[in-house]
Amino acid sequence: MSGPAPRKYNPDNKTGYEYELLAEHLAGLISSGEWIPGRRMPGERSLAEEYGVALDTVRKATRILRERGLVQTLKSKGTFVAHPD
Amino acid sequence: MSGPAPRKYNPDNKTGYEYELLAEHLAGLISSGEWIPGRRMPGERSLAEEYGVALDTVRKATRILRERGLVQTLKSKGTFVAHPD
Amino acid sequence: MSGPAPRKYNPDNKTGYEYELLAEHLAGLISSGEWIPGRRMPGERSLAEEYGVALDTVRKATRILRERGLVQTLKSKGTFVAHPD
Amino acid sequence: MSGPAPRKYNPDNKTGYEYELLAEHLAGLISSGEWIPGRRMPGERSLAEEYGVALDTVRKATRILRERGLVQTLKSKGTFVAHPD
DNA sequence: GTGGTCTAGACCACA
DNA sequence: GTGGTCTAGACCACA
Repeated sequence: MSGPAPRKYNPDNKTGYEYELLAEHLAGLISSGEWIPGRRMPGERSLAEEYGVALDTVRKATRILRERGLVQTLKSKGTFVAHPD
Repeated sequence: MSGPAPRKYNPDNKTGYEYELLAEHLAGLISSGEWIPGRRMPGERSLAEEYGVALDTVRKATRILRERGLVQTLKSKGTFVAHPD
Repeated sequence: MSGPAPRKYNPDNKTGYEYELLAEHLAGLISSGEWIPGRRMPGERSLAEEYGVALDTVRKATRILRERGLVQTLKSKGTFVAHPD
Repeated sequence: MSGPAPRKYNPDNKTGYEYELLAEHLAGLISSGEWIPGRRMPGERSLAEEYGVALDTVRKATRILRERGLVQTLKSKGTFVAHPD
């Protein structure tokens, strides 16, 4: 019943807005190379379900990543991990 | 061969386009009083999943109901069963 | 900065939905006489490719023109510029 | 300028209806294992362009394959190479 | 070879 | 968390 805590997004462990935490988490997936440049992120509904958050939270997190230049959104196509400069 | 016939939307039993059949089916729910005036219909995504059709098919069926004055759509709120004249 | 401005449909210069802009653009071709009454419009696929939009967007634009009475669609034949009243 | 003729669908070398020849050709791709079971065939427009034939020819050829049980068509999804019995 | 239906699924504005 | 727009592309009926 003990054992390693699952390596997992856990908003309860932190302070701050949930969308910022989610943005951090996703930024981590990118900077760690788990999501490689050019890869399409899961859709907003998938992410909302996967992380148990509202759609709006996912959208705000995505916006942060976009403003940081970490991802690029192509309308109706998806949001893609940006290629580093 | 006995037993209750499934009370179910069955596009295979009819001719015509699926969105028309779905529209008929939903119109039936309204005219039978199963869906009462003012009630919000299930969301498009729910209906698509429930009836096993694509979103667009649900949308076309809804459009027919709207054109017949059976429902009224409020953007960002949902589609509601209209009150009879 | 000099030179002829490209005579071209440019959705980026305007606001509103693409299918409305495309409808305006095509209505312009009709009202300017570039497309004369009776003429068949290019097929939906051609228009989609020419303007770089999806088929559905072309279809919605065509529907608008049809509802305004500017064109008439004959199934399996094409969409034709209407004769003015 | 001589040399091997390209291994290629060539309707001119045969007699019979073009859609039958195309059906034979495609059946060959299946029986030779070039198209494996479960694989989706190219869309009808791709095939028409690739083989330089009319859409209707592709559709008639596909119908033959379907009647022979070599392929299965799922509406709006595509035509798939059938799994052998 | 056209317009139509249909699938699947993306992001967006708005509440 | 809804309806809307939009992409991409499949097969189908009809002429």
